[in-house]
Amino acid sequence: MSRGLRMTRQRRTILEIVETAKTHLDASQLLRKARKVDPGIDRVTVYRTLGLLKRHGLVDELDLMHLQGEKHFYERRPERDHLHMACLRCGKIQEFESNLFDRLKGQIQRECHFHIVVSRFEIGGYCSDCRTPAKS
Amino acid sequence: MSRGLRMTRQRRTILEIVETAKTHLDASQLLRKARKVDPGIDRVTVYRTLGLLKRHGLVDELDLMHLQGEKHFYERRPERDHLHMACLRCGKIQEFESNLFDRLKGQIQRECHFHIVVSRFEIGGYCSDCRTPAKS
DNA sequence: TACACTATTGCAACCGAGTCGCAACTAGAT
DNA sequence: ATCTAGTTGCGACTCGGTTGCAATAGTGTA
Repeated sequence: MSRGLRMTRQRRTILEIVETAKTHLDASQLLRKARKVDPGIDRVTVYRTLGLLKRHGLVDELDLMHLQGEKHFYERRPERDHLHMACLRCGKIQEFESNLFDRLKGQIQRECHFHIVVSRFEIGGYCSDCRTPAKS
Repeated sequence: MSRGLRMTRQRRTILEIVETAKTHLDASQLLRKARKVDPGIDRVTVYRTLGLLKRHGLVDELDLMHLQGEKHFYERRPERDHLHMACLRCGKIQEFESNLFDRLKGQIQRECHFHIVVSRFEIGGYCSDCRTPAKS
């Protein structure tokens, strides 16, 4: 982070929290955690910093199938891309890496001449524990 | 649509619009089109009907990488699933079907014992016309 | 180490998508 | 023709996120 960008106390705090988070955090969870370290920090700073980190490819934004309202979740961008499965019954989130996934993205770049910057593959359904087609 | 559900004038209008739409519509575009046919129709009816159609698997909800705010877009659920590519420069949306995509979903169902109900694969990047990595 | 310049912050007001409670209306079965 | 539960429209509301702006604070320079 250079070139006119400043590493402020607030940014350090937010980045640290996202990098070390064990689950997918939304903006308000992130704000709460950040305030434990730096009580004066404001919502807008969290949103602005997340925007910055997104634009620079350091974190990815997830919807997780909007299981819990319209909030967004964040995770540090992983070395190898993965997809997310969200259980519609218990809400559990699983991640999955796959060669087919990597190959599919390769196919898109080649056949569609599309330069992929960010991708999001999210699946809603029933996990192995909750599996039962179930009515709506 | 039976089992306690009623086919009302409003629902017929909304369904008709989604089914015949040539592009991905968001809720307010849909409302505007619906009002040309049935001027008294209300926003909430559109939202409630979209929720119904989603729950019954007749339409799919898309985010299209939140290129244009936080709105959602809708399309009738296709016979064969496809993914969406959104150009970060010109905003064009392309769709793509692929065996690898189908196989990937098959792999997930088998290996993760996850029953897929709905899936969304969206990609942001630069289309063949706009291709140039470009700065943020 | 002090200075200056400008990026960044915090506040408050705002925005837009979507939801809720409720009385009035109506599709569809009897 | 009647009944009634599903549905609509209205208004108020929620909530995630953004904007304008004055005050604050990193960081390069001397």
